[in-house]
Amino acid sequence: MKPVKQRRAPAERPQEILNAALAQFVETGFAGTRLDDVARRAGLSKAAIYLYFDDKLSLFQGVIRQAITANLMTVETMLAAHRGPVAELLPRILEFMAGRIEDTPMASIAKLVIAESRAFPEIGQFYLKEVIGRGLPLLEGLIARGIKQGEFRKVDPAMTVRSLIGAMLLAGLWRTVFEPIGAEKLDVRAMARHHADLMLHALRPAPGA
Amino acid sequence: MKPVKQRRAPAERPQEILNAALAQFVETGFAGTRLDDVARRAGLSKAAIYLYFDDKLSLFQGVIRQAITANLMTVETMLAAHRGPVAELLPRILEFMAGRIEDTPMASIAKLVIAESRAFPEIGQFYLKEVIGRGLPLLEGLIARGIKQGEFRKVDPAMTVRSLIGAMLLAGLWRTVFEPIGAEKLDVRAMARHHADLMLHALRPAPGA
DNA sequence: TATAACTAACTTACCAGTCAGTTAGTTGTA
DNA sequence: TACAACTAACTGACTGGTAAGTTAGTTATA
Repeated sequence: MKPVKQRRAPAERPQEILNAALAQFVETGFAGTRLDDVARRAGLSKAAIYLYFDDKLSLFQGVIRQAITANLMTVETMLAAHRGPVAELLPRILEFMAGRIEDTPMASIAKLVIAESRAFPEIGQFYLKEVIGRGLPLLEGLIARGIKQGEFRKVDPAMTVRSLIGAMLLAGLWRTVFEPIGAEKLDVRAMARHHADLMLHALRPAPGA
Repeated sequence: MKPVKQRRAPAERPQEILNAALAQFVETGFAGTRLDDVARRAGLSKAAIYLYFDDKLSLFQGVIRQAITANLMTVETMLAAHRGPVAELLPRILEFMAGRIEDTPMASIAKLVIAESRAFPEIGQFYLKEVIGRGLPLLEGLIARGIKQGEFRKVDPAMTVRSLIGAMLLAGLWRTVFEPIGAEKLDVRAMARHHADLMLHALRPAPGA
């Protein structure tokens, strides 16, 4: 007697496959991921994947695309909403990022992009355009505003943003690259707070100004 | 009439293979690298590689091992030698790193490690132990010294070092990941200088202290 | 000529992508 | 309501290409 196979809603199939693929790509990278594994994770056969995606690369692009766009709008609205002093917003942004790093696969996605963008430039270009190209100007504007409002001393906003982001990049890579292979745990939120403190001190106008 | 093949000194063969492999791994990653390509680059047949290395992974490890150890002792002696104020040394260290990022494959190696350490934990662990495990304490000691000498305010040295390094990590990844796919050039040395300026301001003792 | 250095050609394993066939469920008709 | 005709969703088994690793034999030099 065969078990009755309950057919699931096919509308959810692409999403189920994307979820399974995200998990697998994060674990084993692009080349190391077998579509059979993705299929097993999603509770399907490999052939079924090809009903929803053209090929392995399309699936990969779908995974990246979705993971990126999911994380994006939140920051933008967050910044747009705030009107008070920039010095208050900066720590909040860093803490927000820390939360994303600790609680979502954002950092794993970034790692994946870093790892595979040489082989698949479209992936890297997409990330460059959609994440970096949108995020950096936003933060640069924020720094510039702080300078104009007299909260910060005169610094190069573009460079400053990179100093701001660098620490969080390091935190994200620490979590996804080194912790899984035995490195001691890094408290990302604590680091975000500490980094915010450093940055605010770094940007304080000169005492004699 | 065949051209006379002048046989080269076999003692140099492992190094030649390592060089060829480094170039190839940097270009195409671990999985994407064919030993036939490495062989052609080194002016040999694939089979000859197996006379000097056990397998592809050993070769990869050899490449990483060599590239890492080459870059390490310099920093250590540099720090050990210096006895003056830490505030002078900090910018020099960042500039040194910037030089390495711009002029050596160090950043590409780091990228490779990031990309492949999930699949080959030994690689990541080696890097963790030999580079991070030696570099971080060195820098932490430096910050701690600056605090003790009254040059810096009281901050957590471990966290501070991560803020210090983060920006250079970002710079290195920018160069190796995003510039090759069309991102605008980043002046790593200028960024090192700017970051040093920020960090020194961030560490300045409170005005009323 | 002995042997170290080397190679061409091969074997093996793997996996993306395909396809003929199956099963679960729906629709049309009486 | 019954059941035949149909379709969407899916699968197992296969193919073709690729590349790691091996081996039997060749070439250069002491």
